[in-house]
Amino acid sequence: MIQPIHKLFSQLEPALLEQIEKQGSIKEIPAGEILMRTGQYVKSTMLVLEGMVKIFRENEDGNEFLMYYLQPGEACAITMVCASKMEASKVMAKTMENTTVLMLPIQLMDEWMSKYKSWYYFVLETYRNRFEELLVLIDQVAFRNMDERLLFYLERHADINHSNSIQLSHQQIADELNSSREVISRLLKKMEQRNIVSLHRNAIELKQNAAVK
Amino acid sequence: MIQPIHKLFSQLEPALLEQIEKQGSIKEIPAGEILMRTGQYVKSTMLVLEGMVKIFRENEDGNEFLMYYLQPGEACAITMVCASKMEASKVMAKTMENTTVLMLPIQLMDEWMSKYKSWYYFVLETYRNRFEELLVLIDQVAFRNMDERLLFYLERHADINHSNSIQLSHQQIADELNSSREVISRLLKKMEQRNIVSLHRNAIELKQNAAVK
DNA sequence: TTTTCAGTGTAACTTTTATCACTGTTCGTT
DNA sequence: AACGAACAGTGATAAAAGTTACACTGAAAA
Repeated sequence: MIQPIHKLFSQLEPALLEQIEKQGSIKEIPAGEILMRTGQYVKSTMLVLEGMVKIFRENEDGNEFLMYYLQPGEACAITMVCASKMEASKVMAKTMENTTVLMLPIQLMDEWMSKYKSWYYFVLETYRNRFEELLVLIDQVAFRNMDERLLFYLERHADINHSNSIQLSHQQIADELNSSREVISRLLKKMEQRNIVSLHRNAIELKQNAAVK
Repeated sequence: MIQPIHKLFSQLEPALLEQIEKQGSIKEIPAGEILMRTGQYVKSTMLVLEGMVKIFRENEDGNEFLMYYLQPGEACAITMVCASKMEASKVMAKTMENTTVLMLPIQLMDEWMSKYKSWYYFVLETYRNRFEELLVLIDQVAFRNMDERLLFYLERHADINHSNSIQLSHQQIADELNSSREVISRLLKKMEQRNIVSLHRNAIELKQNAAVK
């Protein structure tokens, strides 16, 4: 069940939480839907209340590249950046499960920055945390081969979902790593031979190695 | 000659500029020196007054990967993130030319956030601008082959230095793109044949195509 | 039950990138 | 002038990744 806002965002001061409850609009999005497109004009930022959101970078050919996950209690730094600059969204956001988000109009965001200290701390923390995630992502694509990137992807997925069973098709994984299905299938087979995973239809079991930190 | 601080950072309010002049310490670093190492404890942030700084991400094998440039009037978002979290630096910074920076202790940074509105706007803008640069960088490594990445690298270098003449060895370019000298040499030869560049010892001339926006 | 189809396995081949080896050139120093 | 060091060019080969093609399987739909 959905957690109350003051539990999810306990770092925010009561007066602000009250404002959020009053001014924010709740939106429920079914699993697998796009809730923000690249190029779409960003009029509001969102706080995730329940479910899970994936943030992607897209190229002109429609390929998508997974950047990071948004969990309950988190906000998306990149859409905040876009919103504050009154720009079109530079990323695409898709729900993984049925998801509830709270939408906040940008003018409120700005107003609250000076009004509520806990809000500006929250925004700064959001920026900082996403920065660190992007650094790790850049390491992956700059320094790692696909086999290592695949393992990183699987471990992150398992970590986020608190489960060593990864319910994704090889095609989905290939898309999010910007690779191809055959490559992922082959690498997974090798990982199975090395006893890192076991493979099933629509599911990959990550065996207890370095998984789920 | 070095520009006065109030010219370089004209968006900052006079009272803050006064504080910066009083509390900041000027540091001059010769060309080609490392002014911040990965893992080094970050006790201060820096504003670039003169010269040029490159920010790199490093891996455990000592390979370096160019993230972005810092020009006069700019600050490094990532060292700000590290500093504010009291963490070791996650990046390495190297001067390209003789460079003058102004060092500001972290406690001042924090204090000024609430005291000077123009400071917090500056910090937020710094975060936002670097975010956008990282997105472009991720596009490059996620979606592009080395030939396109090389052209992007050369154009960015030309742009930053306001010159179509790029004074770098193939080895240096290879290092910063995390590739190898032979690959870069071959790709450059192809680009020369396609009349995109002309090659000289220690210099690459970018011909007038899409270069220097 | 049969059909259909998404998901998977895998061989063959190509392209891209990396590595190794060697050559030649330029430039500064002795 | 001779030497050495850094820089550049290039062929051969290998490794990594992408592409094409096709076969098989299991689960759901008809």
